[in-house]
Amino acid sequence: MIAGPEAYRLKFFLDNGFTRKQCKMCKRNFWTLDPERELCGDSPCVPYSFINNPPTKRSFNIKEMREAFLSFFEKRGHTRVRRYPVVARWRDDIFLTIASIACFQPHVTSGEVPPPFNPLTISQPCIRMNDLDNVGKTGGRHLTIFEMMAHHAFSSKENEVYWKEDTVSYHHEFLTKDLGIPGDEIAYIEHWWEGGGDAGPDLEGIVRGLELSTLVFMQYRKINGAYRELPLRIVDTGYGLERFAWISQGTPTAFETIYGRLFEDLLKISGIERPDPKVLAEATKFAGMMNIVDEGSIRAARERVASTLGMDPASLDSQLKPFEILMAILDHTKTLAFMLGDGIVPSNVQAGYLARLMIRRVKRMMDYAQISKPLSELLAMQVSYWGDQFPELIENLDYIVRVADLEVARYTKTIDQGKSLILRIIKDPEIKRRGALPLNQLIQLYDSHGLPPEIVKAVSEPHGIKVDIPDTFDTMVAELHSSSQSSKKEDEDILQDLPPLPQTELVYYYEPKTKRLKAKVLYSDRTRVILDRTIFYPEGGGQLSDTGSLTVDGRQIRVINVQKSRGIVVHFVEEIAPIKEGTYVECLVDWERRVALMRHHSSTHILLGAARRVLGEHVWQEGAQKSVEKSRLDISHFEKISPSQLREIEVLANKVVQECRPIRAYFEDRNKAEQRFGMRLYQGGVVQGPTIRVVEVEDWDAEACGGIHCSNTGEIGLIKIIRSERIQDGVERIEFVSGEQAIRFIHSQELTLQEISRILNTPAERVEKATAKLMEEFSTSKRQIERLRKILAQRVSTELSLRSEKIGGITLVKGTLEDLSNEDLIPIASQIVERDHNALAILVSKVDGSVVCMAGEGATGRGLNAGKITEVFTRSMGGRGGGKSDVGQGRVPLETLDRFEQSIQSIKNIIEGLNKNKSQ
RNA sequence: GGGCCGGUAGAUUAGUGGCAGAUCACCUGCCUUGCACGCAGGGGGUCGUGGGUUCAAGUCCCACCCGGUCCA
Repeated sequence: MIAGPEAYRLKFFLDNGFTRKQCKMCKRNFWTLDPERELCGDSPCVPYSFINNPPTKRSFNIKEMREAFLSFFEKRGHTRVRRYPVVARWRDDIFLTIASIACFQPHVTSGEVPPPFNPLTISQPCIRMNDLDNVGKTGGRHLTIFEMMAHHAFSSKENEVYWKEDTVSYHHEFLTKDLGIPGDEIAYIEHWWEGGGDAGPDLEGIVRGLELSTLVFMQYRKINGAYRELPLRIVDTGYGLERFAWISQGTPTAFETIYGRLFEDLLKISGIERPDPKVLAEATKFAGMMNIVDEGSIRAARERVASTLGMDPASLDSQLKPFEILMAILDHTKTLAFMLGDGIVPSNVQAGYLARLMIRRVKRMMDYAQISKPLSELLAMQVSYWGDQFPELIENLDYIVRVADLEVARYTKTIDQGKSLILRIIKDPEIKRRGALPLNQLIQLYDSHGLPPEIVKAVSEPHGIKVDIPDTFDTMVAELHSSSQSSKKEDEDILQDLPPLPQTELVYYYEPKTKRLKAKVLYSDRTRVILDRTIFYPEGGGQLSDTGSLTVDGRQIRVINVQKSRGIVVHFVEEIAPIKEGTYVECLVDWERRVALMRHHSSTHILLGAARRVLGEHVWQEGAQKSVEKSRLDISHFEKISPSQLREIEVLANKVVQECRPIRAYFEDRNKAEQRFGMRLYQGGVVQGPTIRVVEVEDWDAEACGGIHCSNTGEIGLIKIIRSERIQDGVERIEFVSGEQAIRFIHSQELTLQEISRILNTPAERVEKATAKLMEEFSTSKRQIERLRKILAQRVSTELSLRSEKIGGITLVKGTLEDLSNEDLIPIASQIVERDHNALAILVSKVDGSVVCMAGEGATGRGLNAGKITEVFTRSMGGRGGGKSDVGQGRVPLETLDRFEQSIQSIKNIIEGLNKNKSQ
């Protein structure tokens, strides 16, 4: 959809002498004060003209520009809002905050929740990974992390705040009055915006070739290709802070403006030389004109710059390339400082994976630029550079440094191991013969072992193995994964075939201690009962449902499961004859179960608070499950929780239990709760609605949670951690038990110990020592046995050899052995054939009937096959066996041992047959 | 959330269902007054765990544990 021209024909434009024009190059329509203007003013139609020539009345650094913007809007009735984290934990559709409006999606933009202030202004750090490859190559047009300054207004029919006119008027006033940009230099391009399912017309503010801002008027929701009016009309603006500061300074690239002294420091550290500013300025101008950034367009731009400057393209490239890498490093390290600073734990899934991707990418770049300083040090430099504007980064510096070091170590290890893997693979004779690495190997090395093809190439080619990297490599990897896509289970609708019913009154929320309740039946079939109100807690938030009974006319019906959907609670019961509507029943909750569940649930909150205090602020709940017997809490953390940390968490949690802190559960306005407790509220995941239920353990933890809790931590009694495990990279699981279950657990531990102590015949306190000694003895005994076996083998083999029989050139050594089993026979047979290469040894154990047959080199040389012989022999004894030419093993039933000599005779026949064939 | 790869001696690892090996490190002796490369000998393994198939499993099947890695 494209809006008609009336969508952009603003009174503001008409009153102030703007005219609407169409760009001669790109054919887009735009509004301008300059009647002579023919081009829209955006690149690539027009090259950058602000470099060394800023249009503003003075230069602003990042901090000054941000302040100028926010205070401008503050003075005009907007409330300044603190920035949100760069990790979008309140969203389940995106991992990172990609725009200022993302902070208010989906609840505010859908109209469900009012905005915290209206109108508001914010400068929101945003991270976008989609332009990664372009960062550094376009002089600063592409950044992974940037701040989106914005003013937002949310208007509804009842509450009109402001719309297009005021938005553009504010924009124009800010640019012209506060920044001093001449009005006739600002162009407004008409454009249509769509994002995240929302859509609307927008105007792009362009100055001297640079798009500075986007003024979006969100008013449609796109559903199945059709546009429907949104309940709200939302002013969604985005002013690129970095671009504003850049244009005001007119530096050759945006990076000088953004990073100031940090830029100089990194130049020094890397020893990379700054290209001639003229060259740089020229390169940036042309980079700005590239529509699509790829190898081809970069090369073309380079060639043009080179010819403009009268330079050789190759030397221009060698001057610019390291510098571009440096700029990308600046960008990526800032991104990482924010990602880690906001508590992302690197991992192999979700947002954590993006952090890992960044770390590995920037590490490769640092290697290229030969920066020997650790990554963590560059991050620390970023933190100190941005610290005055983002003090929370300084607070989390320890974590940032620690995790960066850890991740780099992991990466280095992966690469090192990978290199030796490559060397092993290319030793393969088939690959050696072809002199090239097959493509599937290359893909597998990347997919399974994380080895980028460039590294494979660099390692293989010195060994004469060619590696072809196809252009479509990334696509091929992607295809590997596309085959089996998500198999999301559709939730069954528990309300299927039901008549429309009112929402159930949730009595358990305000009377959590009520065990009995009279309620009216609104609906019933053979397995489902719906009441007007209930004290049964339905499954949700990781807490299992209550069970219990419903009593009707003295008849008790078991409630086996309770679920909630669209505000209606469904009691699943053992099959019954449906109860008549309007009948009153008495609900009775299985109280023991409920108490166990409550204790476990409250414990989860307490443990989370304890884990956060022991391990750090990056700890978030990744999942939880509370059952009657035990519970588990999954938290984000970057390494295995050590036993001592685990104990510390346990001690701290139990301290909270002993302190008998009140646990309060209450409904609260979403914005108020967020202001009071921050994003920490959303531990359990995305929560819907304008009011949320807050569960607060006094001065310890507060979470948005729908579960039922103890009213006091003391009711839990005891929290005992059972174990912890790593369920995936970056996520640790803590299993624990509370209350009665905790006592039971300790009892069972005790019983185990008592049992061990009984078996070892040692007092419990000395079990440790006794076990260690036992293991020691076990180990020496094993060695002893091996030694004795050798001696035994020596003796027995000699003995048996004395009774050997010569058949042709073969020495047949046979025997049934008492008290010896398979493991003993092997060395004996081995001895025999070692001593006499023409020997064939057949040994049978009288203990377990196992058969070992070995043939010496000479014997096999004559065509004797120990495996075959074993097969024949064991078969004739009624057993089974087989093997290779030099060794065979098998087993025969003990009852048939008296047929031994008989069976040996058939072996003799084979040997003789062999000789006959030979002599013929 | 969906895949893929791997787990064998302290480290790096080989191993067709049939006697668990190599290299480095370690120990002892010799040689050489020593500088990753001298020689000989030696110690060190619950083959991740638990089931199953089999006369026989490091090897095949299943489940679990641990590690790595890619994608969304």
